[in-house]
Order: sequence, then structure tokens, then C-alpha cells
Amino acid sequence: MIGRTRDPNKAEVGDVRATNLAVVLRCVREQGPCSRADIAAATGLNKTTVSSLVSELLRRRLLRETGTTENRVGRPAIMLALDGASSAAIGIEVNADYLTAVAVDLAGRPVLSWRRAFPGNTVSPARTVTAVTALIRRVVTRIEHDGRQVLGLGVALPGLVDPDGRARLVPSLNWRNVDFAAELVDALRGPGFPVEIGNDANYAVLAEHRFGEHAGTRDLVYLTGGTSLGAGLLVDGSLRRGHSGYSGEAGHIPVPAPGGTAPLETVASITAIARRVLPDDTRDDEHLSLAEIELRIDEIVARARAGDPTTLTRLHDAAKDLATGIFTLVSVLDPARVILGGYYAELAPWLLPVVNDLLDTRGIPADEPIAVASTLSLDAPALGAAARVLDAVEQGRLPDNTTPARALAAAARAPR
Amino acid sequence: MIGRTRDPNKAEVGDVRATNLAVVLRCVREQGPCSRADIAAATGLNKTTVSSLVSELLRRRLLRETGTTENRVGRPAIMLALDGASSAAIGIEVNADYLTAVAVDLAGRPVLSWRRAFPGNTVSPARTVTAVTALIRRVVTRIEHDGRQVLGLGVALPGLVDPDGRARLVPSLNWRNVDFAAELVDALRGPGFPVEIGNDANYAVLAEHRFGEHAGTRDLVYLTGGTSLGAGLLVDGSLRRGHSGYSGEAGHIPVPAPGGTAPLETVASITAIARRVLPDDTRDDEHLSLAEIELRIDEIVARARAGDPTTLTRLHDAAKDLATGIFTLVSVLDPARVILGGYYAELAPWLLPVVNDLLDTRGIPADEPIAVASTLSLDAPALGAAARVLDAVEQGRLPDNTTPARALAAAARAPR
DNA sequence: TTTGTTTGTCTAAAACCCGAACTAATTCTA
DNA sequence: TAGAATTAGTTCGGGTTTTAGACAAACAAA
Repeated sequence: MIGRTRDPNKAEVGDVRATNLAVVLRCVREQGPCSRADIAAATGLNKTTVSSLVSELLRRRLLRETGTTENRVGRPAIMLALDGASSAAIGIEVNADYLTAVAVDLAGRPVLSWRRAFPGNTVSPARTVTAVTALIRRVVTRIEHDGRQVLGLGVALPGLVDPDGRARLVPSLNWRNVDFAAELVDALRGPGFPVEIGNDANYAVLAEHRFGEHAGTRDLVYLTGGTSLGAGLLVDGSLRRGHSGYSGEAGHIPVPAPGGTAPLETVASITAIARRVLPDDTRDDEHLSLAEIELRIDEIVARARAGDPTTLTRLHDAAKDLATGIFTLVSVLDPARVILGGYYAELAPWLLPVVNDLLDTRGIPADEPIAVASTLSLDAPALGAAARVLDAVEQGRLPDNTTPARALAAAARAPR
Repeated sequence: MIGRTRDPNKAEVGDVRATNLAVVLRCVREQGPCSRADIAAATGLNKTTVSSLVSELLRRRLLRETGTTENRVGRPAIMLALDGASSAAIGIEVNADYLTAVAVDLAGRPVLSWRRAFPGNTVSPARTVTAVTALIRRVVTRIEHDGRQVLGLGVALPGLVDPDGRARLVPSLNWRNVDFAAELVDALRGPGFPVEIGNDANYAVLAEHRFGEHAGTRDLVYLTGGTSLGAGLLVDGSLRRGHSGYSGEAGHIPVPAPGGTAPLETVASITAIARRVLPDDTRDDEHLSLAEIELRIDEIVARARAGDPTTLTRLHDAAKDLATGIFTLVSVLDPARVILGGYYAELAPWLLPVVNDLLDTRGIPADEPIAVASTLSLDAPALGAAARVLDAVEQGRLPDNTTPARALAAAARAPR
């Protein structure tokens, strides 16, 4: 794949270089530490070419030499690994209760993971921009203090985001048409690295694709949500946002309900499940904070673990509705796995058997269960935002290593 | 995009050429007849490069010069167009009642369109291979007699097809695990052009993407079927088959039904609609031939046109169920259009208003109606199979023009 | 110590794209 | 009607990239 130039997909000779640099990077990540000769064998690239590519990646500090093999016939090989000390990708998540910031190195290893309370739902977008900007600055300072270059930044929002970074609709933050990307870049005064805004479920599925138990699987559906229920869709290895960015609205899938049909999220979203399993709880569940959701999940888990029959029956009923929705998703998309993420993961022990049973009963062929629980924590969206940055690098958009980040900042401001 | 080499996506210098040849081809198709200078302006390629690319495409007889512009300031431009006389792509459809063969030239213009009765459902796979082979031979002979090179061949089957061309399950032909591609290539004794087998709904959506009223739309869902109900999914401009090739099983979507839930195809497939609208008809509808389906469709259309209230009410009820299924598809995939194809197209005048109404009521944002009727005839699958061949050419897999097709045949047999 | 094996680099060649200069063919203008 | 202006397309030299083959380096085994 090339396609780095903006024009209608024309290719230049330089694109070959970018593509092959990315091929080498991916090869080193997938195969672990390996020699130039290994890379040549694995990729089909000529030894000479690999040497040239590797020396450029060494110069750019994306690879490093880790020593030589010993006790082998022939000349010892110089082993290469991703340089985990020279750079970092940043992922941020904004939601109704808190801000999360994570950073990972080029190999995906965690560099930092912060969380602070922030009432995103009771604060204006402008103040949120200020808070997020301050957080980003602290993260960047920390990262650069460690001698790392910032590869890029992704920000996850729990709502609808345009490809150009406008937040079209974020119910839990009471946002509508907030040009978050532009305001953020403005507030950062030319960050000097790429900034992207995205949907939390979409980023989460990218996190699963890179860090999850089924990393590398090219067809995934990731379910998450609180009052709503959204899906991140990974098809053929890429995120699919749909024609208008509305794809994955799994919560709107009609499922049978007493007296006809109801949107899936009214019977099987996290808050809906909580309402069904804990009906004695009379608090208004339309505007539950995440903290309140967590309390309820904990209570459900406690009761279920204790074997409370009412809880188990009600959970089973809710699971059957969720299973119907998942069966629909599988019928349409045929993913390799459907991942129960977010708060669903904590309920997975009681949900998964029902879901996989229904999929099996209805004849979905599978060697192993299709529905699985996410093993990533609630950091998944932020992790995914960072993963997106790493994906970009591994697609050939290498960081600009020639100019210091600060000089770039000025240049970035001019065209705006 | 490059990615022509088999290895893990490595790029060679030659890939740039293939990519840019394809860019020029697409440019000429999309812009209509245009000059080298126009191409350079539209693609961002250098004038020199365009000249070089065009001269190669002229030599390969994929482009031709159509004359010069006049009455313009400056040197007249030599206009270029796709050479519609030098080659053709073949599409075949096999189903329970008949074989269809179409051929189109490089510009997509029809070259031939044949249909012959063939009882695919009562005949062994081996005899079907023989019949299809004979049909292909006649088509190839005719095309080569016209001095055209065969660019490739696609065969549409109404069932599940592996990426490597094995027919896993084709209910209406009583096929299970038939290695159709291999047998066909064998019977053709090295065709000398690429052969691909695919699913009819998948090919049909490709036909819509190239020839349909909304050609060029990159996110489409195409609905078709008889007793079953399948969808072809075009996402981000490419066909999506899912992890195991089972994607688009829209007929399995659970929808509310009296006494719970039912698979969509039991209430809104073509035969289900016929059964609901013409309940006095007592013939077994499980194994309806296409001819019988057509008879029933005609009768429904006649009654509806006459304004028969019972027919209209029943059609409306069926349309509501179909609409529920389509709403689900739209919620999950967010396509630009959902196309009612196959026999649905004939019922579209009564189905579409109900469907679009429901989408609108449930808040799917759309400037224009999302659900539309296919304007392609029942040839869509065969046309799409041919379109697939043209797509491949426009992706840079240009036909091998150096060796005559007959010589290639021998070479192709050797590795097998 | 010699031989064989494996690794990595050097060199020359081929393919490709690009910018600048140049030729070509027409309309415009005085 | 002759020259200027304009647009189209080609020629030429230069730069980038990959590649095959030769070669040097470094080790184990004999």
C-alpha cells in the first residue's frame, strides 16, 4: 500500500520508500527482535534495501540495535528492536466523570497512565478544552523531559465525531457541533504533532486490535456504552465509520420487547441492565454518572457472585436480549470476535455463556466462542487513541525527525 | 495505493508505475475524454510522466486517441478515451433456472448479453461445470473474433463462496463444498485470463457501484434473494465479505413476529412476501423456481397497480417488516444508500415509501431517501462479475499484453 | 589453521518520476 | 498578414529507489 500523497492516489517514487520503511517497522514489531537478514527473508525485500531502510530507521531513532547473536554458525547477527525510549504516542479520553491520559512507546509499552476527576457533563466545551489542553501540556512536558518525541495525539469522545474532528453530538457532555479538534490545536498553539479526535468505541476497537487478547484480528466488533450502546467496527483491519460517521449504532437495533419492539439499548445497555437487575433502585437512570454506574455494576456482580437467584434470572434475561442484538451484528458483519468492552466486561461471566449459546444455537459457525470479554481496562478508548497514532506510523507516516518540535509549532500556526 | 506484490505489502519501484497507470485509466473514465494536460492537472502527475504513462496505455490498447480539440487558444489537445474495442470483461451468473453471460468493454459499455435456460437445481455440479464451460467458450470465441482481448472472467453463484473460489454452500443448486473455480479453470484448460467466483449479491453491489444510478457511492448495501435474503456490502468502496465470508446475511436478522421473533427472510424475503400477499396460493413456496417467483411478482404488481386494497394492505405490512430489517442494517453500517435489487426492484414502488418513512421517523439523517430501487435488470450479478474484472484493471492489474492469450494458456497449466 | 556459513555492505545498473527547457500548433491582435 | 500569446506535448538531465552480484566480516566446526 502506498497512497501517502494527497492527490487522487498518485504514487511517487518516494512513496515506495515510505511504504517499505513501514513494512520494516511492522516486521520488527511482529517478529520481535530480528536481524536485517531476518527482515529481508520475511519481507522479500533485498538485503541491500533492508540495510538502507534500517539505517534510516536507526537514524530516526525508531529502531535500535540490541546486541548480537552468539553461539551460531556464521557471522553473528545484529539484532534490531523497536526503539521504545525515543518517542511516545498520547491518548486522551474525555467523558462525563473524568479525563484519562495514557502514553505508550513505539512498541506499545505503557509510558504513563493518568486519570483525574473532571465533570465533563456540567462544564462548558470551552472549559473542557482548557482542562484537556492543560492535561496534554503536562503529558507532553513529561514525555519530552524523558527525551521522547511525541508521535501524535488522539482524543476519544463518547459521541459522534466528524472525520475532520468536529464533535457533532456528544450527549453525555451536552455537546453539539463543537469544533473540538480546531479549538484544541488552537489552544495548544501549534502542537507540532498530529492531533485527531474520535469516537470512544472506535478507538477502543483499535486498542483491542493492537493490545487486546485477540490482537491482530482483522474483523472485530467492540461493544460499549452506558445509557447508550455503541459498537466500534473493525472490518478488514480498518476502522469503518460509515457514510456519515454513524456506523455502529448497535443500540438502535430493534429487538423484540413486551408489546412489540424496542431499541436494543433500552433493554440491554449497561443502565438498562442495571435497571432490570436492580429494579428496587429508583434513582433516575437517564443521567447516571459513571461513578453511579460503577456502583450498580459492583452491586450486580456481588449479588451474582453470591448466587442470588433473582439477580441471576434477571441477568440471564438481559443477556438474551443482548445476545439477540449481537446475533444481528454477527449476521450482518461476520466478525471474528465480538468483544464485550466497557462495563460489559465486568458482567461478561454471566453474559457470555448466554450470548455464545444463542450464536451457536442459531448456527453461526465458530471453532471458538465468538463473543469474548475485553481484557483491557476502562482505559481502552485512550489506549486506542494512542494505538491510532502508532497505526499511522506503521502505515508510513513517520514522524518528522528533521526539525525540532518547537520549530514545527510556528510553521503549523501560519497556515491556520 | 500500491500493494501489487504478494509479499507482506512490500513495494517495488515498478509498483509506482502500475499505480499511476491505473490512476490515469480511472481519470480518463471519470473525466470522460480528456487530454494529457487535463490528466496532469487532475492527478497532480507531471506532464512528462503522464505522456509516458499514456503512451504505454496506448501501446497496450487500453486508451485510444479520439482526435483533437478545435476553436481554442493554443495548441490543440489530443483527446484520449478508453479503448472500447480492444478488450472485454466477462460476467457469468449461474442460478437454479438459467445461465446468464454478459460482456462489457473497458468503458463498461455492453458487448453482449446472453441468457439460456439451465436447470441448475436438478443437475450435478459436474454437468453445470460442463455447461458453464461451453458457454464461456462461446463467449470467448465471440469476443476474440471481434478482435478483443479477454480481460478476465467472474462467475456469480447464489451462495457462499470462499475467497479461493470454492462454493461452500449453494442451497438453490444443492451444492456443498464444490471447488468450482478449480474445476472451471481445469475444464477451460488454462484460460489465459483471471477467473474468479463470487457471491451474487456481492457482485450485484459492485454492479451498482459501477453501473447503477448511484455509481461511485462508496458505501452501499444491496438486497436481493428469493427464498433467502442476502445483502452485498460495499464499505469504503470495497466489498466486505467478513471473517468467514458470511457477511451480509440480512435474512437472519431477527425481527418481531407474532409470538416473538423471526428471521427477516421468513417474513420479508421475496417468497415470504409472495406468500403473505397471495395467501390463497397454496403451492409449496420452499422450492419455487425463479419462473414461478416471477409469475407471482407479476401477479402482485398487477393487483397493486389495480389498487386492490387487500394486496396493498398486505404489501404494506410486509414492507414494514422489511423496513425494520433495513433500519437495522442502516444503524449498523450507515451506508449512503440501500438498494432494493433482484425481484425487490419490481415491488419497489410499494416498498420504498414505507421503508424510507420508517428510516425518517426513526431519525436517520438523510438529505435524500436512503432506500432506492435498483435500475439494473436481473443481469446485475453477471454485470457485477464483469465490473469486478474492470475494477481489477483499474487497480493496476493490467492485462498481460505482451504474450498472446493462447501462449499464456500453456504457461498457466504448468504450475497447476 | 582451514573451511564453511551467515551477515551485512559496496557497486553498478535499471526503473521511475520530476522540473526545466524546448518544440509545436493554434488563436489573438494590431 | 506577421508577430505575440497561449496551450500541448516531448526531450533531456537529475534525483530517488530497488535490485543482483560481488565482497568483506565474523564466527563455528573440522
